[in-house]
Amino acid sequence: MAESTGLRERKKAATKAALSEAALRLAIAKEGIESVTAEEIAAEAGVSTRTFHNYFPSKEAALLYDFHETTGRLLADLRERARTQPIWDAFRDATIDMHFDEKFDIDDMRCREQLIHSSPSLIKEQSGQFMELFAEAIDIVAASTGTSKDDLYPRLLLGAALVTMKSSTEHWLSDPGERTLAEAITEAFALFERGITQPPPAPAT
Amino acid sequence: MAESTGLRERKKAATKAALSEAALRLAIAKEGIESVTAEEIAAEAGVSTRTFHNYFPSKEAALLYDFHETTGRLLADLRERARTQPIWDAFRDATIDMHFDEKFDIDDMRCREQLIHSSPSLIKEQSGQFMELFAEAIDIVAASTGTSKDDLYPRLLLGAALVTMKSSTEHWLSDPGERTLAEAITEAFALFERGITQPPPAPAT
DNA sequence: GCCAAACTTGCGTGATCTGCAAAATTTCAT
DNA sequence: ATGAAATTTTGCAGATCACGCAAGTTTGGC
Repeated sequence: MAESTGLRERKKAATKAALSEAALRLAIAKEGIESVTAEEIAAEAGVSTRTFHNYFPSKEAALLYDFHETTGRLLADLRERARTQPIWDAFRDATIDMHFDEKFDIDDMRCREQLIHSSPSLIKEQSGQFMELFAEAIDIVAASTGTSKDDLYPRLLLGAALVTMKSSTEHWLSDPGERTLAEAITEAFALFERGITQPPPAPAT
Repeated sequence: MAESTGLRERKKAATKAALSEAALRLAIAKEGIESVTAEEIAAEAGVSTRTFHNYFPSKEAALLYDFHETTGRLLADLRERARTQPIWDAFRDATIDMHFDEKFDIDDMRCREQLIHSSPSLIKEQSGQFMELFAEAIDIVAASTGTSKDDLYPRLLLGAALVTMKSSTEHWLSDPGERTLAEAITEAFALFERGITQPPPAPAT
């Protein structure tokens, strides 16, 4: 079983989560990841500085751990869905099925979002992770649309999908309003189906 | 005059360019920016290490100097065009008018492209610069479409435009084929006008 | 209980990036 | 041309980062 195979696995996972949480907690407390050191994060989680770097290459990566995990699962889900669905629908449904809103604490995510958007190093780390996702997903998209990964079309389609994923989630997070996250995602993906360039959006948002 | 106002200005610009070129040359020679140090770049350009860091915060930024300059000019151009054109057309035309193909050496750009795509730190730096561009352009897009910068629509539109800009240029660079860069850009922007999600591209690429 | 495998830790190293103040250079007014 | 003012270059020191290495510690299977 890949599940709780042993004490060892569980301990490692716990340490990794503890480090990530410690990073977030300290970054919030000090109002910015730049004023937090790897040493502090390690201390907060009760391990040595060296061990911190065994788990994460940087404090930025530690803070974005959940995000990275989630996109990893998204990718696996997408691979499955692409076998039976048009790729655009697969992307939309996979994005909805991540259930960001249920899986994570909304306030934590808001804090994280704010930290990211006010830190160049976190912006770089996050967009770097998106590019990684792009590189991993391009084969799926190319195969699904019957094109080559070197063609223009799959790149544009995938780029649009990733932008939609990121924007809709961020938008919903900044103002949940009346809608559920799933509705916001659905609306965002629909905007591309009607042609993003032509009409201004019907009412307002 | 902002033009050649004095010896001082020109010397600074020359130093900056020399540092950027030195970074590219060394990165090509050593097959990767990671095996080049800031110290080496400074030496190659004939200044001290400290001076290098007066001009660029990192070797990655030095290597991407041209790119950063170009997007800066694009932004100014876009601001102008948005006054008289629909934003999507403004983006397309501004992208074409950057004249990447005339302004820079094709082989240099290919090398740079390859260096970027095989270096995590360069990918992060570049995508970070794109996010910076996003932040600076979102107001223009929102104003131009009569929406708020917090709405979903301008973010998706801008994201699509940036993806198109990046993808079309990269795609043309990797295989100039029969087309000009302007034609490749035009084709890419047109794909969104027809609705990127629905039809596979007509023939192949 | 014991051993091999895996994990943690401390140490050392090379590199990054920044602040600060002294030295060198350029500009400008006279 | 000359000297004062402004600006740039430079060296140095310091904080941090990120990683290799080797010794110590813990875990899991038998």
